[in-house]
Amino acid sequence: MQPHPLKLTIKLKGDDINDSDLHSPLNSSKMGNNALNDSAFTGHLESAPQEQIDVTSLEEDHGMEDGDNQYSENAQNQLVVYDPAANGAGEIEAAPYHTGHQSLRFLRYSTSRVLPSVGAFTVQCAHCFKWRLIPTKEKYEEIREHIIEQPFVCETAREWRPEISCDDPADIFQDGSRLWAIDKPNIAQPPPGWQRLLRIRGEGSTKFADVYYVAPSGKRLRSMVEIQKYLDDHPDYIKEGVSMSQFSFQIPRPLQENYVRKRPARFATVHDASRLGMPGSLEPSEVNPIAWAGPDENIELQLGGPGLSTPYMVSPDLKLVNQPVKKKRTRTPSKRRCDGEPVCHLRKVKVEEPHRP
DNA sequence: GCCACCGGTGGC
DNA sequence: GCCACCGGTGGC
Repeated sequence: MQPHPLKLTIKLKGDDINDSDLHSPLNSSKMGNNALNDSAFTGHLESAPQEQIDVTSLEEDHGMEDGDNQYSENAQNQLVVYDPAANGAGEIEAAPYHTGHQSLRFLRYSTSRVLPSVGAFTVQCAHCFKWRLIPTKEKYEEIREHIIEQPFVCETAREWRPEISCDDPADIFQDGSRLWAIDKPNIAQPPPGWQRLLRIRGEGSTKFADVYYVAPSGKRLRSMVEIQKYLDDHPDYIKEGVSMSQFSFQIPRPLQENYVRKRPARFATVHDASRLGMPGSLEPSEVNPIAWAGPDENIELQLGGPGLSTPYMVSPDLKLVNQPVKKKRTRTPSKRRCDGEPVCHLRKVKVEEPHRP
């Protein structure tokens, strides 16, 4: 039995995606790789007025049929992530996966680079395997928290769609116009007043996404270490019942394998092998210098092929999203951490969002 | 390969 | 000056 994957979908500039997208592995065998028998979900954003538009466009533009669900035979949770700059204003309005303040900033960020954002949350029915859009992030988190013990079924959606049943067509299909990512099941809902933020990184990054927690005070926390320290420093939260078990920094995994750049082999590994006299080990000088010196540029060349002929995995919109990101940073070597010394600090982040009772 | 963590820079 | 984002390390 595989671990319990949940899926996310990321739509990056769907209007630029060409017909080859329809041959994406997303449509075929990959869907069967996640062997689970519970339900899955998809999340939609906090406001979802464009839901019908999305679904319609998916069905009309790509001609997806219910038969595609056969590939999603296992219970999964999914989020759909959109490129906010590539979609209409309505979708941008609908895209505040984060707080309003943050999403606005997010959108403003887009002149030089546009990051994908979570466009929708979806969950798969454990009975009919159709994907159902979840109206809010909060509802999605609620379902995700107990997805293993309480599989999602279409009838669950009657809470917000009273007539829904397995007889209705799926809300969304896993086609090539979106990136889908596998979310993790049974992640606790954030404590009241806290926000769990998922930030999708640009394609070609070494990591797919980051999770942050925003405390009611507005402080943004990036790791369990920071959470622990914050709670230690603010014992009132503990008194209110906040505990470490309510936090998880697990991130979804992109279904598109090449979305995340592979990390080159580490020098220490080769070096150690060589030092230990292991047969077949390489001297550093024998290693492809591409892997050492400039992973960014060289891999970018491989990813950044010509636009329309580019296969789905490296569709032109992804290039658009990521090329600016690839800009080499000029760091002062002396300032870089290179001695392995442990480092730890908390950042102060101002968030203007008012508390939610 | 994946995960956890966090330093540091570019952009605001 | 701040901080969101990405890069990269170490551990497993």
